[in-house]
Amino acid sequence: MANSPSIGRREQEILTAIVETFISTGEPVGSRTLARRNPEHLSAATIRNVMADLAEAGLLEQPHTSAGRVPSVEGYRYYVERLSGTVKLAPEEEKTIEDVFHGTADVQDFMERTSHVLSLISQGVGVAVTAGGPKQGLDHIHFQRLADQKVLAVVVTRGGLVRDRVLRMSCDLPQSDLDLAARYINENFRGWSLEDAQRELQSRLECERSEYDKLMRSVEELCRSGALNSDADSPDIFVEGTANLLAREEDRQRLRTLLRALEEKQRIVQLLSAYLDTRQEAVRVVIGLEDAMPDLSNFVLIGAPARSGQEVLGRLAVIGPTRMDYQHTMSAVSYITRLFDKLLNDSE
Amino acid sequence: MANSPSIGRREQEILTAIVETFISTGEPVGSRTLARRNPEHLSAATIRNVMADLAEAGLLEQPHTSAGRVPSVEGYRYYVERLSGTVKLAPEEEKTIEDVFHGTADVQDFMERTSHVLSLISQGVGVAVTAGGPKQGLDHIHFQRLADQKVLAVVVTRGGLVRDRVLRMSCDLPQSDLDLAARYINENFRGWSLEDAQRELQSRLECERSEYDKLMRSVEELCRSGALNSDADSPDIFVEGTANLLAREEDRQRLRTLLRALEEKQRIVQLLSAYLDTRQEAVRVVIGLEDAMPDLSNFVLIGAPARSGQEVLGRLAVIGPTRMDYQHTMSAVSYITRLFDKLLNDSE
DNA sequence: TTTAGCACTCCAGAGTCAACAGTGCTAAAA
DNA sequence: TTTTAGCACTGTTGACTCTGGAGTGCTAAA
Repeated sequence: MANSPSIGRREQEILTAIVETFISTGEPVGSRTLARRNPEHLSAATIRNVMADLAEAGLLEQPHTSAGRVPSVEGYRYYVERLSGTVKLAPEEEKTIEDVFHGTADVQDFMERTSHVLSLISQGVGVAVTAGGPKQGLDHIHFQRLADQKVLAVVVTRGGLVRDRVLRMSCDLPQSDLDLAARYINENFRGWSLEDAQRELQSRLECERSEYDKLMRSVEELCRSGALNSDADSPDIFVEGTANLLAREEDRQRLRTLLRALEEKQRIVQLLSAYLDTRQEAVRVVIGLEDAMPDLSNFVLIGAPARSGQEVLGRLAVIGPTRMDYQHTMSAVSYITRLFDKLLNDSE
Repeated sequence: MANSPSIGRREQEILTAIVETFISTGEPVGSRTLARRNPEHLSAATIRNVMADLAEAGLLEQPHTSAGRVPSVEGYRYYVERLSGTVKLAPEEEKTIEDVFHGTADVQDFMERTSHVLSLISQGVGVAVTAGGPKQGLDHIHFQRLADQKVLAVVVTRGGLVRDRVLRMSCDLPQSDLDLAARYINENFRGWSLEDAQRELQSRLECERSEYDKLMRSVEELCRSGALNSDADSPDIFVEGTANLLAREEDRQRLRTLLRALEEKQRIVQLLSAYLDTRQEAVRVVIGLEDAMPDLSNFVLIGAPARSGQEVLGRLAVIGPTRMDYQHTMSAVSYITRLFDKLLNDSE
């Protein structure tokens, strides 16, 4: 803020104290209350003066004249900024989390457990998505004939994501043709992104249209039925902990819009990719989601991308009310991302 | 109820009227209000008498002395029972539903859309699960080596359910061995239930322990890693429409327990299989879930199994407050089950 | 058997009031 | 110059009261 110069050490401490008491009690906090539980013994009057300054700087708000102060959105931001250095978790909690992830075999599984853990240890909703999307590198594909004109396509990406999809074909192909087609794709496009593979395949098919052989016809048919599609609906999305929202006293209407938003999987993906982009390393805290989603103002996102080496394989976050334990949630998110990296490097 | 003999035609009509006005208004309904909107012109006094009878029979309740009447759980049951004959849906609504299911390729997909549709057209939560479980008949299995000691197993059941799972092996097998193992299992156990297949395999392995060849060793290793396991966590579970719950005025605490229950996927499966058993044909309405889940008393389940021919491939239901549009929801559930049967028979 | 009338009950909302927590300001103390 | 004590002022909250209205149950008449 422009007024930040006026914020000295004492102001910071008082702001922190206010935010923390407000988070734990939920009531506007007054100078007297603060004076009582304050380490340095400042009188209520002094605190009042500081509070007036902070309010003027836009970091605090006052519900009405004779009430205590409540942190403003800016106030939360300032608080969190000052916090972000200190990140650690109680060892026994680290242990608990680690136990939950014991035996995790693949990314989907990991993400599912992530949303669960996050919902347990935070006051918000645990959200986790796999990266999905057309940018994924192809590891390998397999086709299996299920019934007349129905084929199961199983696509495995480099990152270890598995996606299966039942294709409805316009003609019936025997298993032997499917195997050949799969082999062709695997041999030629291993490591390509799904997007590129599909495009290249398309153009090859067009070029050589004259000299079609049976193999290429199968491949074309499979592509047309969407074997390589990995469009919008494809990422896996895990949401858990919606019940947490009802614990706190909150506006019903707002909770409802949040719940509704969480049910539109599209929007979750948007939200997470909007705020947790690829380059960013650490845990990110976004206070007030109104930029990306106007109806989710006054909610908070604490999240990070899950990467194995350089590649982003998913994103995880907690979405909750402004009144939540930032410190703790940030630590947990951070710890889980580290765990992710570790578990996935161990096993590949 | 024991008192049913005292319930004549007029009583029934008045009960129905009370239930319906209460569902739409949410307020206890009094004799005067009812008298005004009643087709046959009965006076408030007459209605009062009938209401007293119904209350005595346990079908109505009175929040307090000078308030109107509210249907009791028994009252709802009676109301629904009388209703169950008439089931039809507006043609344009049938159309809408059908559109949503357009292009559905597999059971999982169908169930996902089901939960979505149900959440849209009801005032409750749309829930759908695939049948899963160890009883499923095996159609075919495929193994794919992913990395050192990591194998992807894809299992397709008779009903068209696809389940993939990454196995962590204790030794590394080349793809060729995996293919042989898959072929062995497919040739020997096609049509068997997963449970039986696993058991039989187990015993064969034990018998012939002496004359182990490479093939059987692979098979054993795969089985041990859980290739055929299809235990508790395996069914797919789709829940949507939790936001609907917040629309109605309801006790926060109760909503919370419901939300929490819906997040424990175990319990959803239990709930649905408890009430929607295999033999039962039609839509089932359970008013008051307290038998199976004490904490979900006062909620209602309206659901049905989804079958293709004789086999049950999934279950679908709406879970919501007692105050909901029974008629409509029942029709929708019924329509979707018919659609399921149709779509899945078309395509196999 | 149905209806009109009446006394009675209880709730919901409006209004009043006092206690209370908190503020801002001023003047004194450090 | 900074901190603190004191004091007047303000808005909220909960308790209390009161009143109108909706609804009931009962009785007596149609």
